[in-house]
Amino acid sequence: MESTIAPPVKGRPREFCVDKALAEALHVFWAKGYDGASMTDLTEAMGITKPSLYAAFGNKEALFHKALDLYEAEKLEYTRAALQQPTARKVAEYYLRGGVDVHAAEGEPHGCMGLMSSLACSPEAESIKADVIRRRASSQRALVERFEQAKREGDLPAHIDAEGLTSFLYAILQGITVQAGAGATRAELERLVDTSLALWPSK
Amino acid sequence: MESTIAPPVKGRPREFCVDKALAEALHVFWAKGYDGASMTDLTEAMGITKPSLYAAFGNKEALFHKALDLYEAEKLEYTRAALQQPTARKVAEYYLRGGVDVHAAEGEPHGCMGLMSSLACSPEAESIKADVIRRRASSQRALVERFEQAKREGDLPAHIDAEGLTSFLYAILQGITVQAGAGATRAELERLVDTSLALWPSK
DNA sequence: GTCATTATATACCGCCCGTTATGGAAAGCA
DNA sequence: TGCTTTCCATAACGGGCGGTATATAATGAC
Repeated sequence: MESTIAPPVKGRPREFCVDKALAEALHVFWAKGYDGASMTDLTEAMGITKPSLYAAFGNKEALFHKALDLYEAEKLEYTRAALQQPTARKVAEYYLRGGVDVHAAEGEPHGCMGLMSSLACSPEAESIKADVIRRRASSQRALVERFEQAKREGDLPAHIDAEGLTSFLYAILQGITVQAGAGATRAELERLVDTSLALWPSK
Repeated sequence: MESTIAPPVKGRPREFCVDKALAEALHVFWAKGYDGASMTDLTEAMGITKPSLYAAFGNKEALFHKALDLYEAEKLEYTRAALQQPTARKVAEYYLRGGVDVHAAEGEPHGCMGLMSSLACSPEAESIKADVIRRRASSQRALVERFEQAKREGDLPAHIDAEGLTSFLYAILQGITVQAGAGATRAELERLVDTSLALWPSK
């Protein structure tokens, strides 16, 4: 999964690895949010200077979008795996337990990078918020379709509102990331997940 | 409910109403979050100058704490009324419908002021985050006790985990405020509430 | 009228923000 | 050896931040 296609042969070679620098930037954005992450925070974590950052990534906003791509590809991969679970209940369980694993992991920032960066953002970060909302809507659409399929396949009662159930599942996931960011322990989050699954509709 | 006890008789009289200015500050903090609200935003909305603000409220942080007091007293009053509902289900319904009413009201900022100000905050705003978390924990404790009471009174099954159920209810409420802030319509939020209540445990 | 006290208005402080201009260093090519 | 190209390092830019010093205006007390 190399992002560089053809290495430029002319000129002074780059002295840092773009992918590693982006991974460091991801951690900073994840821990502090878009507005909270300063260029100094980013360059220090990435181990490069500001002109190098601008030459390699464009600007702070472009860097964030690339970091968000990486976040979705690496950290939110479980949301795609969840959709392939055999029943709606298992989809939900995969979603919630995956959410706890990722957003309350030891050695990583607690909370959701997208939510942190989009909930309260400065006027110049409106495009960040719009990007996060667009990606979230896309993910929710896939979940609605998965629950419609579950209704056709009979593992979800026919009277269930697939969109309402998707909003519901997403709300719990958002609550998990909020409470994780506020310092909730893993055990507390697992009790929340267990309670949620105990209430999940069954045929 | 006058906050001024004894009006100072000496010196030049104040030319603005402290309570009205605080209400305006509340709206700014609510719409933009603590970090996102600049002193210029605040003074312009309050109709006063910076020295007047500092003389009357101390500094930005003290102003926020007072605005949060007002927010809890006026906007979150429904959470106290909810605890007095006769059954656990009605407590939950009051909580969720009240949350939609307050956090997706027309003419007011959408989303939760506390959550916006505490989820992603700068290092100097850590005390803000700690205050919000402390208040939230206090509110959750009351909810746990209310659900324990419901178990004793028999309108909640005995096997229910009151703390898990409280985290669960709070997660949905947090999801409501997040989705309201992201632009969800009132109808969408009401479907989320209806779905949540349909799954609520019954005796 | 004079004084002490409090509020207002203007201008300013040092600091950090995201971004960029400038000059030199390291590579391939001729 | 130039020449071009690309990258690195330093330092600076204009602007906004939270907070404040200074001077003036408006009141009650005497």
